[in-house]
Amino acid sequence: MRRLMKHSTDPRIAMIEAAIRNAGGRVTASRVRLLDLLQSAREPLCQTDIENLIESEPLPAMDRVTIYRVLDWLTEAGLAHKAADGRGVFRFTAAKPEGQHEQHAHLRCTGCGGTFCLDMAPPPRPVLPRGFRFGGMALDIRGECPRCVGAHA
Amino acid sequence: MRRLMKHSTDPRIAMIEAAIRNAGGRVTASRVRLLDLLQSAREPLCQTDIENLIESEPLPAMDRVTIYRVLDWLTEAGLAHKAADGRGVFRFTAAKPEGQHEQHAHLRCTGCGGTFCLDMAPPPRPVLPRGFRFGGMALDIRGECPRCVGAHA
DNA sequence: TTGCTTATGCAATATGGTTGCATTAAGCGA
DNA sequence: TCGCTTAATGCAACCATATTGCATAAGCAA
Repeated sequence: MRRLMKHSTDPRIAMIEAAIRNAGGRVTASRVRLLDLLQSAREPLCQTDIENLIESEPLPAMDRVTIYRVLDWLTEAGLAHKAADGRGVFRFTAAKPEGQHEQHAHLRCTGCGGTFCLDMAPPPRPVLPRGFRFGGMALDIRGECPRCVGAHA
Repeated sequence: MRRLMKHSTDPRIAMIEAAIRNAGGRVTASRVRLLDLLQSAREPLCQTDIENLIESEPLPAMDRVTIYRVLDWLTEAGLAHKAADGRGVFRFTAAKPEGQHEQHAHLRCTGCGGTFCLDMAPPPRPVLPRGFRFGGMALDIRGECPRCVGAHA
């Protein structure tokens, strides 16, 4: 008997499946799992973070390359965002449902490398020189988190 | 006969030498050369860019690792800034003389990967949550440059 | 000029990102 | 439900960039 990838009963997962299908891709366990992971994450995750998380789960393992390609696909499909952090590694975040262009600021701690999301009014959309097309923006703020400030006090 | 590293007569180079000495480091040909290079550059350079530039000059070659370490030292000493670009590679810029925190915006083209400096009023300095220390900020804007916009029209 | 200490070159390694190819499975139509 | 087509996955390389260890060379203070 062959098992077919059918719709989940969990509404949260069903949403994810719909999003993937809607993006024109096949609904696979890997994609659902990773998008779910990204949506549940509190902060942007890099591939290594994700590998570790996957490995720590009781579910079947996933190959490095598969994770890489799924992340790539999610990004391409607009379901996730990919951006290099201050350390030069790519971090991924789940895309917000709609419109909400990720116009919020991140503070990156120069001490521990951690990323913190700030609640602040997004800067106004810039006026670009003629010919340029706007794609999105991110305000990157450097500084130190309370823990690191305290560490070398 | 041993040659001593003496002061340059070129005022530009003399300034660089002074800055290095002032930062508590030894004045070496490598450091002077790289800082000079960064100061003359119109845009942030990555290590590979720098290696190529160095190689194309008639002056003696420099080892990759030396370049790496000099850049590292310049950054540490506050004479240069290091930041990861959208592709995840580190790019270096000469630090501005004083105070002028690099509060200007960059547009990174998602097509060709090029970086363009924008002339726009820097966003106001953010109010950070209690305990955080502000270190600097950069507004990163994504989009496409005229050439790339035209390419897939 | 000497000698202590820092900086450099060379070799090697680590880490993250990427591609090619054979195999597996999603999902469509019968 | 079955078979088929095509997309997705796993595995094994490979590449680029970043980084470290150690012996040698060079800055510069005495």
